[in-house]
Amino acid sequence: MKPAKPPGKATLRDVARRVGVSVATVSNAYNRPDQLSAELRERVLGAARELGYSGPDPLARSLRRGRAGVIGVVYDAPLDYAFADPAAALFLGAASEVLQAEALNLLLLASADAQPVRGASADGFIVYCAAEGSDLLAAVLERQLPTVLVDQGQLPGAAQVGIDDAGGARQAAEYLLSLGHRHIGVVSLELGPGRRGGPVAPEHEAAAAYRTTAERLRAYREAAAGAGAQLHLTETEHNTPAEGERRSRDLLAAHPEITALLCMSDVLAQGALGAAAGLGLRVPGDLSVIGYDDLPSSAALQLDTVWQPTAQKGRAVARALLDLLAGQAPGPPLALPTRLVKRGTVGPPRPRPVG
Amino acid sequence: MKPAKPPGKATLRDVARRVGVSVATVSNAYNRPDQLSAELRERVLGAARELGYSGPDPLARSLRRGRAGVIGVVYDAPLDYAFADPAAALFLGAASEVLQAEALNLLLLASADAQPVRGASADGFIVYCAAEGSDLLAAVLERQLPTVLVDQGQLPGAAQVGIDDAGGARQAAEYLLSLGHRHIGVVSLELGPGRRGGPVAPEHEAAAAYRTTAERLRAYREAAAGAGAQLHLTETEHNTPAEGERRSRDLLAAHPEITALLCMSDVLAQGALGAAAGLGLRVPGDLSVIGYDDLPSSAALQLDTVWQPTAQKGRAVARALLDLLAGQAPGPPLALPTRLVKRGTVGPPRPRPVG
DNA sequence: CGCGCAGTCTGAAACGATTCAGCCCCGGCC
DNA sequence: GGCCGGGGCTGAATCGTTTCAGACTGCGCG
Repeated sequence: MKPAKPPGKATLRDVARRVGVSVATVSNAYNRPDQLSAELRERVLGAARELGYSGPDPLARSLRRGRAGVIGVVYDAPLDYAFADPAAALFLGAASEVLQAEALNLLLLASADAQPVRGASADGFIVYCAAEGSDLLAAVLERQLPTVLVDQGQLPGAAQVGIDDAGGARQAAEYLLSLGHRHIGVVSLELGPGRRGGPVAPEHEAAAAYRTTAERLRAYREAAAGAGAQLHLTETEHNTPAEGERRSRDLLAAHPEITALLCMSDVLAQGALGAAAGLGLRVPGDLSVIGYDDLPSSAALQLDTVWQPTAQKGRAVARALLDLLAGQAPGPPLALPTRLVKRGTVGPPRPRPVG
Repeated sequence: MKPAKPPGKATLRDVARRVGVSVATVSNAYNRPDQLSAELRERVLGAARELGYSGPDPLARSLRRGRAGVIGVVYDAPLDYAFADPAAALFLGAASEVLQAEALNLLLLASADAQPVRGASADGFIVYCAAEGSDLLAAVLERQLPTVLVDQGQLPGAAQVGIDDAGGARQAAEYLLSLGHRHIGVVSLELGPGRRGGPVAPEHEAAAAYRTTAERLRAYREAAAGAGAQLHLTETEHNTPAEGERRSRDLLAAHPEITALLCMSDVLAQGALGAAAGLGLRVPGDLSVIGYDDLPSSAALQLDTVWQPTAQKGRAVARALLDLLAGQAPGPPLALPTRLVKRGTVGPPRPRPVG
């Protein structure tokens, strides 16, 4: 007699033994009910219940089937920063919805460390945010799994989905310029993974490793140069209202001549609005503020901003990934359109003090 | 001669063959470098590189080791709602940080459907939000894996971490009552998984399946009853500022006698503030507003609220899970303290119109 | 009566790794 | 010289499934 029931979890084999059938049959009871008689199936399921067997082990199943049912979401920063941005939640929600329909779930790989990426049991990756040339990105590519890059530079072997970052940024800048603003503050997202914050040295600006930031900044610069306007740049350490407020305040203190703030996200713009209120500046009378993203909550704030199809982007990313998973070669990069949204936080510059 | 290299991914065995060593040695090259000579290890790694072998398959490794390196996060609703609440992001960020130190990553299981939970390769679960008695919860328990319930009723076999929901709610209500408010609007989180929104029938209120909502509501009721005040209840469909605004507006329209709004989250309170602004009501002159959670962004809004240790809760949950994983029995439920935070959105009720 | 087929069920080979118990060889020590 | 110990490597079992190729039974049909 075997040494009773070791409380180690029951397996397919235990159930098979108990019922007196082969493991194949038990497996079929779960996966292909039409392969055995209803009566036997009931007996199998009953025995499973008695043994406390809760169905085939997902890990073993995944190994055998060669499919983990998991998509890794790669993010450069800790989770709390990752989701401080409602746009990220919106994006992931949309992507996840499409993927769940194919029984794929999202595994959060939110860390600058590459190890989690190396060890993750995943069928593919969504790279939401990773600096160009980073270890993290390299680790993802090494895995040689279906990968889609979001708002990122193109890379061999991976699909790419993004928005017209530069176009949107240009529209925002040109809008301010067209109203006559010539001293414009730029509240920038992070330029690269090493956190700094505050004023930006030119060589640091040139080395911007986050593609979205770099693109938008470049477009701002080009537009400003075309109109002979001056840009005053500050970098935030993370994309939160508090950071936006703090950096805006500092920037306005350092450059009182600024009449408008060009913010790289609505979250930052929200902070800018807070800074304005704190300084007793009227918007848009004393200070114009424009954002980027067009979050759902921005409408209530009357925030002028650049709309981007966040949810659509999520779905597009998911579909691109499904295509890769189905064996298709990566399609051409997809760049979704952006659009300027005018509401109530942008106006002409305040008249210059007579001097 | 074997049929060349089939482009199917290389395995440990391929590398072993190539170098002319056993698979055990190749495995050791990756996992226990001290078990072989440095020279051989280099040869192995070199061969791996040539073959495009990117290290041991995580799935197979997990199966063999009996550890997936994954914690499932169970959430009742689609992802975008899940993260609309910054508190969720904060909580998950804190939990994840602790778990990542043990090489555990979070798998998002955000769906009312139980299937993803059944099929997830995970070492344990964090149940962030699931209605009492739901299929989802049952599916989690069936897996018989280490599980910690967050802000949820106690269940056999699972650890439990939460906050003093009722206590916080009582403090908030009593604060309003102490100032003399007698007609108070309650902007409630969802009562249960079936979305409704708007006014709440008593039997629906009694059947509230989300524990947090039920507890807070009960505490509000008790406090109000004690003071002879009247509560006007409205349910939101999800925890977003927009919903908070909409439901607040409706509630104020239906009950103009209301002088204060008791919101079950800061996110909803933010919407309430928006509604007040939209209706031209001064806060706290015409309307007092109090929230729950004390989000980082609430300080800037001067929002009175009930603070809860969100990050600490995340860490406590992670640690509880690690303890279970280490084989310990679930400890007693942990209830973290809450605290009333007074800022600037609560004041005495406006004088009643003479009449 | 014999053939073929549908319906059920089984055996055994994967899936891709980890790990334990040896085995071999060489050097040091008594 | 014999013995012991340890470094370096291998063989083979194992993790828990899925699935393919049968095998067996009984039945309808020609």
